[in-house]
Amino acid sequence: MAKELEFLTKRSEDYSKWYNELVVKADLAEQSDVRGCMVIKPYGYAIWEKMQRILDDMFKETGVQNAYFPLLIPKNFLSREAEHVEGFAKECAVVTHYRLKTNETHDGVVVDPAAKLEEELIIRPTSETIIWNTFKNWIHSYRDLPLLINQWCNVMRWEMRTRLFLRTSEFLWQEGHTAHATREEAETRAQQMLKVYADFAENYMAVPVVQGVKSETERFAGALDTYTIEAMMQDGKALQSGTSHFLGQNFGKAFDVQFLNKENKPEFAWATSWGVSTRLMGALIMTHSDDNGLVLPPALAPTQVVIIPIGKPNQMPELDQKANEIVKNLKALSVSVKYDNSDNKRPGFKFADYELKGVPVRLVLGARDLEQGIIEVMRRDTLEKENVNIEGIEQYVHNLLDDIQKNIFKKAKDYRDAHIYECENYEEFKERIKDGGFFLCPWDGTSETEAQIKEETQATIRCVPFGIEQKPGIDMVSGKPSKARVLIARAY
RNA sequence: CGGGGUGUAGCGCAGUUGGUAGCGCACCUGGUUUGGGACCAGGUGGUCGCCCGUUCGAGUCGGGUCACCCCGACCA
Repeated sequence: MAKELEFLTKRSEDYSKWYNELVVKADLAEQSDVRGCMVIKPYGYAIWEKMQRILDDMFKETGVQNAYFPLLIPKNFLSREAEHVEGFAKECAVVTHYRLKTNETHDGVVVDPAAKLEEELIIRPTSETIIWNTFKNWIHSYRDLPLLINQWCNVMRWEMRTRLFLRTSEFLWQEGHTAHATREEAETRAQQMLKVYADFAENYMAVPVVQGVKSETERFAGALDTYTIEAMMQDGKALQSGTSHFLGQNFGKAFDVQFLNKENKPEFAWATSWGVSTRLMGALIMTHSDDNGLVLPPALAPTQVVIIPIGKPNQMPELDQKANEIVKNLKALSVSVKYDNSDNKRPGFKFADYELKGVPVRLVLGARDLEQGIIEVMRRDTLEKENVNIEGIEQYVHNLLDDIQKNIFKKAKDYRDAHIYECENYEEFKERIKDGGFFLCPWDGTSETEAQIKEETQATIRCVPFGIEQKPGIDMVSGKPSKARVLIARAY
């Protein structure tokens, strides 16, 4: 094995180092020279674009429209909602000047002190405030509601420690913001969008998720309820992969967004917001990858099939012709396929490289095989190879892609389910949490026990999960009665 | 902001008691190769993070400074 790729067998020793190197080696992204920021490379961006397109269609099916709001937020907007400002103040980048000038020695620039802004502008950490300030002008009557808006954009949060895709100072995301006439409608919408995220995660990313609601301390700043999808990475840690918030009338009141209802009485609008980010890329990588590199679900792979010819130069024209035929037929079945007949890389290099990049299916067309009418098919998820008749290979591959999509989801789900434990004894919990995994434990509902667990084990309450049997019990920390069991894990 | 560590070629690193900078990968040229990360030959590329000091002489010693990384606190 080539020296520079030895790291790929070291996953268990240092998962986070392995993750970082994989992201770079697979050509997804790299650290920027700018502090805490990330350069998303073409291959990584192609995957993100595919995610965007699918999510965007899913949003639109629920009536959501896209729009765009400014990057810069006047400082006073952020201070209108007390909890919101409390939550974000610590990590905001601030624009204080609007001009530079050349320095005295004329070999550089300095900030022009004369160009100080009267009111500083904040680079958006999230857009609730500027959007609700705009909604004030858009909403006058119950007939204007519901207002369902989404924007694809970047946001900036000045994080202390960053990690490619999982936490960067600037990240790309989508943030949906909706306004409703009633509490019920807003709550329903918040839950509806969580379902959309869960659907996307499981059916496209092949990442199984636990849906649930956050505890009070883990709630989004300014929300009454925060819903979440939690995925389990291969090291047993949790990754919050999407959130949807029911914001009550907090922003309606803070930005004075009132409408006249059917009885001609003024009411404050009810709000939701919901978002997923490039962090999903991290979830994708850490859920499926193996020691050979990335494993991509066919639904999101920019290239689903790669065809590699093997033959002497004089055999290439014949191989090219056959391969191009297969390419054409696969494209007719809406399969994205790449024929790599470049002669500056040897086949072995190509095999390893496309495996590293997670291409779901590899076809090897050899001169020897062509004579016998067969072709080698390798599936990335299991690395199994088999020889298949060239006749009808297109349909075979098409079916195989479906099979891979289902298989990697099942594999991830089996892994996760095997690492969800029920636990009612705190001493046992403290011991077992060290090895990762999700723990279902009774909780008395107080933030005191929550804080104690975090302090003593670095694990947090990820959510009160939906769809599990809830029964009364005894809190494992405090010994007080518990009404519901919660999901506890260490998290990214 | 605490506790560690690192700055030498695009990347990863070596550099002895101070003597004028090297290795692997990558890259370029030519040739031979091509069924699991090819080989041979030749070649390009560095004000050793920055500043000051000691010295005939500093990558190496001393002082300062900056940047980055890892472990915590904060977080999608």
